[in-house]
Amino acid sequence: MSEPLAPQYNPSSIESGLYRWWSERGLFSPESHAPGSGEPYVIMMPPPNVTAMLHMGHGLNNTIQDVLIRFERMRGRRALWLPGTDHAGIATQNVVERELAEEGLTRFDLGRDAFVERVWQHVRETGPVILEQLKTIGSSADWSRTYFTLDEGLSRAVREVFVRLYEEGLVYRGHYIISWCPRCLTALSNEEAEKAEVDGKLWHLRYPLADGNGYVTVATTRPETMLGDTAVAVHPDDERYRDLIGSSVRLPVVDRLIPVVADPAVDPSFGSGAVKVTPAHDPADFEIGRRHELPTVDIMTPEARISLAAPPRFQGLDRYEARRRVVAEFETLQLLERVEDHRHAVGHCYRCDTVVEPRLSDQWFVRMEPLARPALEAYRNGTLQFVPERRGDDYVAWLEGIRDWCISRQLWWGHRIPVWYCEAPRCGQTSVSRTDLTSCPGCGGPVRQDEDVLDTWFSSWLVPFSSLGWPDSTPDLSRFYPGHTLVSAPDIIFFWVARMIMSGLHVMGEVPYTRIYLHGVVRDTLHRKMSKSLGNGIDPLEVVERYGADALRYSLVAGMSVGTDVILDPNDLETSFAPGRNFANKLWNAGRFILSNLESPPRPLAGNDPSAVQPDELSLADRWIIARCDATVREATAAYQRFRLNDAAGTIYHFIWSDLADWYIEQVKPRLYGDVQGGDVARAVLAQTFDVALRLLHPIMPFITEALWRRFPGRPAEASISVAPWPKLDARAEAPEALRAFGLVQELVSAVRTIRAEYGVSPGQPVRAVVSEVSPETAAAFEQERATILRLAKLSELSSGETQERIGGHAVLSDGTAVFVPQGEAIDVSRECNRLGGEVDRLLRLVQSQEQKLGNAQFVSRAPSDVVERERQKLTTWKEQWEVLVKKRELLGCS
RNA sequence: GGGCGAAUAGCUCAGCUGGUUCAGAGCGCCUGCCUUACACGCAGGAUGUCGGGGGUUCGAAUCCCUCUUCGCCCACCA
Repeated sequence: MSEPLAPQYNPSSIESGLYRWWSERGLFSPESHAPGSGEPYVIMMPPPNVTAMLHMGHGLNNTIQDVLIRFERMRGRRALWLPGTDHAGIATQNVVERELAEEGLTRFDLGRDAFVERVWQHVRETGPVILEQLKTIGSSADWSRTYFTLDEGLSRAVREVFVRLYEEGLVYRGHYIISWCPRCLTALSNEEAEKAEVDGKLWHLRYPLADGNGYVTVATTRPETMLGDTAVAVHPDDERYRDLIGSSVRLPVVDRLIPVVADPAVDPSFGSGAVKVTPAHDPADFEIGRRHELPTVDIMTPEARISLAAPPRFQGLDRYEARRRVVAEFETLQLLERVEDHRHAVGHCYRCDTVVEPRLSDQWFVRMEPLARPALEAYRNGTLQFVPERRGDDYVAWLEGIRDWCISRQLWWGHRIPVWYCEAPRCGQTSVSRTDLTSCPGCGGPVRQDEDVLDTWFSSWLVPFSSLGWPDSTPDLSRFYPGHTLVSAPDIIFFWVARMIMSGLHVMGEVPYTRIYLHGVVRDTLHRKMSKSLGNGIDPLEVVERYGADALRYSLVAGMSVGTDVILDPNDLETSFAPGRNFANKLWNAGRFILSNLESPPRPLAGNDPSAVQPDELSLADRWIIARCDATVREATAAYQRFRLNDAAGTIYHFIWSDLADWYIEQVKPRLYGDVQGGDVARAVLAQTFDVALRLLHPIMPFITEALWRRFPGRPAEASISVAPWPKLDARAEAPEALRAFGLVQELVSAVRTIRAEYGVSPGQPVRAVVSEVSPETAAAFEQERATILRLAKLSELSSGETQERIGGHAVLSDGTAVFVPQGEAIDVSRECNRLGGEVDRLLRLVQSQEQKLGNAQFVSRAPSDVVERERQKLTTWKEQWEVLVKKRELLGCS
């Protein structure tokens, strides 16, 4: 710890070492510090996919969680941030299938067991990668509790919940139209079929009436489905078609007679008012088909090629090729009435973006309405709070319109559905079981397990309790359920967040968390979501390498306000991340300066210790920085609590850079160098305020704050800032006075500096300053900080009162104090007159508008009296300032 | 089609309960400085019809209406 600190902060030289030190000491475990004390505070990390590589979305999401968990940990809560990885059924299976494809193999070549083994092999390699990456950005999760959604324990939870829901009648097997991905060859839930607007066409097709008297026109966006049409439907009240109801039309191309049925689901105002009915390929048509007992003709294979149910010349064609051929035949038959452009929403597989195909099949579903009701109630009665609030609207809308959840997937990678079918011919019993079955519980005959696996989200929706040991009653479960805050990107509200609430309420009887913080999405400067396919991503690890993890975190946090997106420029890392790096460097150097002046522990700033600094030893500057520090504690703490992390970052940044570094450190230098008295007091104040600043900043920039904090003299070697107590408020009675008084000192110094710059006085050249119209309080402040003023404004002399000199720079401070910096004959008087003239005009305008306002009887009578009083004060101040400058102009002889 | 949000300096964004933060910050830009913590720095400076229009109010960047433009979510008008 005693080696000298380099003048330039080098994050890579300290970050990994500090992280290792934290982990070795187990600081991220809720058991690690102050055992038994503090209420628990629990965040469930959204488990990244096992195959994932860290991207900015992870970076943002995990930085926010880490800030919150570190904040609460320092505030004395028993903080548990529980990490895990998700087996990510479709995604992971796709990755391994792609690997196989490169070897010229498919999963079917390997067979189920060998394929699953192959996926495990892959997952064992890639699984730890993302977690290691999360560590490099400083994530203080409790890695000793890391779970995997396919772990034995979590699998048991999955099975228990499936069986329970089945027993409660909430899990059922059904024959319905579901969204099917023809590339992944599996069913998808409604949420997994993402609607995207596409420019399509609307084909108007003529179906000839069976009696030869004309035709009826139907419109479709998917003409190929006509191969499976089994009816034409019209609205029962539609006059145009009344006579056709009950008759038949001849389905062209297929040459089949199909009935015209009347169904209220048809909208008579759309298109021709007649609609083709394809029960096997459209959910609405399926319902119509049901009501009219229409046959279903499934014309598509799982790969979305035309099946044997269609005429031979179409069989085996891809759906889009079949579409072209069907349209061509209609054209040839002169039955294609017209084609129009039609923009509409089409479902796309959320994993591979393939257009999904509505498909009729047997799947397992969860009945959602009974689960949604309590979840809705928990929001309405205020138990759940969304940040930002408006996200609650989405939640409500989704729950209110909830549809049953298709949970079976035709995949091999995942939790096998715990259902066995008896193969005995006369039994055929379906058994749902917590334990694997080898024979039929009904007849003892042979059984066959359902081939399908469960939706990945069926395991992740249980994580808030399954990761804590449920269904066993473990100490962790009783201690850490329910949790507190859930931090998520908005895109998984329905996949994950809302479903966890439902499972938590249903299984545990309590919501898994009460605050849901939904942050924004990381986008590029064109506001496009960062993605691999667009190639507009920024690699967080590259940022860590070049700027440090703290700079990455700072930029993400500071660039984001509650619920808004984070815009980063992939082509210009400097603009986004240099501020964080610069700030880290500033902090590092302030730390270097302060620590180098603290060879031994400083005197305590307060308390009963006889060596403690007494109040009357504090200078105005000391009292000022202590007051500023206190305000910063107050503001930063409030900001963290309100999830306003950018405010917290900004407040602390300003305190460290503008107050502590720019003013206090500069003020304190002569005292430290022994030129004036009070060095030990300055050291005490520096140590105290810097320590507080480091602790306030630690949640956002954990590495550099730890590195500096550990180096304080007298700090025990094992102490870590990550479990240091959060700074307490320490309000001093004189705070407002100190803020005002030192503020005027700052104004005076700035005024002189401005005049110096205005007149090109070289930096080394001392000048004199004369102040007049000084109130006794201001004079006292200037007197107390005379040395500071002389030094920082580079004055050879500061006097007050009138002077014979007239030529020079003039200014007026906010309290009306006049400042004069004599410039001899060298300067251009007309220029100064001009400058002052501008100021005088500005003030005059202010005064006039203010007089008007106060002259307004309405204002005086209607505005609250304190506001009126404040406005009067303003007028007085501006008038004073104006008068001072007018007098100056007269003295200068301005025209 | 339904719902929600945003528009403030060249860029990215603060501005929370209408009035002492009221027009701000950072980056960028201009000027001068290698001042013994830091040039990833110091000091000083310029830049705005607060998207347009209307309204409420003593008072509007802030509340209401409307228009424009851009997002996001939801949706079985085939």
